[in-house]
Amino acid sequence: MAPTSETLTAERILEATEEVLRRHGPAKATVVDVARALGVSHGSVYRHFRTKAALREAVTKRWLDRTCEELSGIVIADRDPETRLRDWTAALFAAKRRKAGEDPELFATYMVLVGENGEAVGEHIADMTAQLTRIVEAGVESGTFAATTDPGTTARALFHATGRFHDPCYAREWEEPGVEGDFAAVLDLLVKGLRP
Amino acid sequence: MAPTSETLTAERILEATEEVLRRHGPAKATVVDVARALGVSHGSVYRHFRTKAALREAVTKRWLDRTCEELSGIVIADRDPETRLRDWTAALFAAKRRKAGEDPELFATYMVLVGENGEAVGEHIADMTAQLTRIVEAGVESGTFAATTDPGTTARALFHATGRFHDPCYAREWEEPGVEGDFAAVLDLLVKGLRP
DNA sequence: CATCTGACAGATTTCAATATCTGTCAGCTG
DNA sequence: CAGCTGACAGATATTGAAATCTGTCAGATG
Repeated sequence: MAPTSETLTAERILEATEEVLRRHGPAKATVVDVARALGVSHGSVYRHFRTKAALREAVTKRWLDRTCEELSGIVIADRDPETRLRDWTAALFAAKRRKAGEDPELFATYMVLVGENGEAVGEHIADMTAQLTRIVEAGVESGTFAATTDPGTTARALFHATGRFHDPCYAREWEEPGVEGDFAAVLDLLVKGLRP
Repeated sequence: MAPTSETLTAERILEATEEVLRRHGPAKATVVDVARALGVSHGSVYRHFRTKAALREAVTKRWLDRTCEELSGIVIADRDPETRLRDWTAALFAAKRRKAGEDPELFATYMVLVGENGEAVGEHIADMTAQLTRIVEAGVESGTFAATTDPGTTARALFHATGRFHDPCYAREWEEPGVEGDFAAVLDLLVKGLRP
């Protein structure tokens, strides 16, 4: 908002864009708005991001990466793989549910952005399953999990099977009574399926 | 289309409505169109369905029920429960994928209808999990499946965990390469989790 | 000379006037 | 008299003209 005299950086533009998206929503947030918020002309924004779509994609990636980093600690935690798997999955569910519940409008905004860039989402899913793969590998090495298929395939299966508890398209069902139980039932079934 | 002289029945109205939806899509299908297709005034349609929403809900239920009936044969098939579970899940996936692939526009139309009536969807999911519950019960009785939780809970868990392969919101990913493998991986994991 | 500005063309969105639709009901028809 | 019609009021959708936005670029600025 305040026309700061600092140099215009991609980082500052991204922050301003997030703010504009928060204020105006995904449909009405324009790059002219972003420029106005920064006190520059919109031409300057186009110096850092070739198109409006590229700007929105960058914002989306940042948001997705933040979620990813929140979970990375669990992957390398000093606990047995089964616990890490349970913790990671529960943390993913909890994080998504918190974000959707705390500020539904902002969450809806990011759901629109996510829908716009399938590519960024694909990368994010790859990052997430990579984290899961490391946990599965640890489990296979320690003998906690059976080694029937390769860890990457198993990780993808785990991610898909728990989709109902982290995929934004189910967000409206996360506050219904009984979700906790549904989540526990799915996770128990999967964990049992992993054991040798 | 042809103004038949047969008596106007709810059934005939539903058929005409499906046809109008197929032709015009969910956004532009009006009850005036339906009446025109039947060669009657729109007032007559309102004699059988109180509102446009009620008419659309009835069409939605009919469509959902047809899917349900397609699968009911597998539930009572003369095979071991594990095979029935695999067949049922695979048949559900195949049916959904075929419908989405054969006529994407019509499928999109029904996705809109389904989004309009959460209630009808809830009933449909209850019907589907009831079918799964019967398979799980058979498995528990014959000792093929462990009896760690009640069959209803397990059935819900199975339905949720396979959502990626029957929930319409994933329809666009059903034609990507590797889905077959993803499906097999999830199903294998779940089946292993069910065994005693 | 690197960065920024502002005017511009074409694309997209907004807005208000206009047309169509929904749902009702008094009366027509067979 | 049971079922249907068509006119009607209010709600919703369509349309086209005006406003705004996107993306570019020649020239200003420091």
